[in-house]
Amino acid sequence: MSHMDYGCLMAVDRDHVLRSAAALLTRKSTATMDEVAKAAGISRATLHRHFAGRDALVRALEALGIAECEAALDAARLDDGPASDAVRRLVGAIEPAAALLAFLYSENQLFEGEEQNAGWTRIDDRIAGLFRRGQASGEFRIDLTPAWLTEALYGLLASGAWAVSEGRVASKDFNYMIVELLLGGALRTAY
Amino acid sequence: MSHMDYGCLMAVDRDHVLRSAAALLTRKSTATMDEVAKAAGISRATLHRHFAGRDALVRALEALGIAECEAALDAARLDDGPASDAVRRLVGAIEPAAALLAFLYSENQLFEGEEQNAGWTRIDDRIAGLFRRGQASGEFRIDLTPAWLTEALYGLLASGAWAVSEGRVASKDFNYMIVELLLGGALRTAY
DNA sequence: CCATGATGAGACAAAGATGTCTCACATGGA
DNA sequence: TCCATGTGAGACATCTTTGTCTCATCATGG
Repeated sequence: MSHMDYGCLMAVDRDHVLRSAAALLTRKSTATMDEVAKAAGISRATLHRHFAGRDALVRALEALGIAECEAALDAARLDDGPASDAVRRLVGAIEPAAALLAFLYSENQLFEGEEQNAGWTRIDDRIAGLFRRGQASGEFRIDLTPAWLTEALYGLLASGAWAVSEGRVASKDFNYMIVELLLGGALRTAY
Repeated sequence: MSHMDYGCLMAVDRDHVLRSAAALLTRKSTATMDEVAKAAGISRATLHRHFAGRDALVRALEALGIAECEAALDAARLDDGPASDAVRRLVGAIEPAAALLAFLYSENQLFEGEEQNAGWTRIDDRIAGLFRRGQASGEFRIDLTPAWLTEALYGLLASGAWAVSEGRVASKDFNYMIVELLLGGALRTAY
């Protein structure tokens, strides 16, 4: 049936286009629709057939980022075991999406008044909940608010993604650097 | 002499325009020249008389950011006393410029191939040098590279500035939150 | 009072991006 | 083979932003 082919084809292509766009916009957030199309190996006309406009594309990327974040949160099993281990699992699970997250994170800064996607609120809550759990169990210090720890995690993920993309940090160290700084800080502690 | 008046007037206005532009672009990085002009309380024509174009404006903002960073670095006396105290002084001194830094930090991400202003390299080196000093003195752990600690400091400053501007973190906590997370991390350590 | 110079308002063209449209082509199934 | 459908190429108008220009106004100092 043509309808089935249509559905499958669109789905596959849409995902491919989306990931190409993410890869490009991550590096050059002001890229043109034409550049996005070329990066995906399609024409601008076809790009417009998949996404009504630039806004629709960015919103689709946001939905993708949210979905990947939720998947990472699920995979990290935030409620299991020590909170610090959950943080390690979370950073590991979220690493593949870090560049996309960095793009969306800085993109969100310029939606001044606009209401942000409710998906982010949910994600924020889950991450903040993890830090709160760690505080309640005595693992984490209580003088740093869960909201700030969440924000700091986003900032470190973005910094890490950028540092890796510019060669200032080795890709293989991404996980370690972020987790160790977030959990342990720069100070050398006496064991 | 008209030349003296001209010079003084231009200098004063230029600084005022620059700071208005920084305040606006910090919140809305895609603001129009017209919006920048209105924010500064001048007309677009006058804005163009001060800065040849948008590029010139951004480059002037970059120069301002670099100058404020260098001033903060000087004021923090990075070579005096324990490195951790120097970090505290640095964050305190750089706080007023944090929002501008956040704007320039994310702005720099989209100059893909372009060579970045040499001033940043110098600043990076001074900050990395501070972390290196802390490592040499045994204060800081040596498994986190100075380059990463520098990058992380930028990321936390940006996150902190954004979190404050969106009301997620109280302005008075900015300094404490950043310094404590950067130095001590989230883990509760036994004293 | 007058002249100089900065300013604001607005017109104007140029450039870039976007969204829409048409048409030719190719591929894959009936 | 024939038809349908997705695609690429490109034309096209539109919109936004930008940079430049002119002209009237206003303030300041001589």
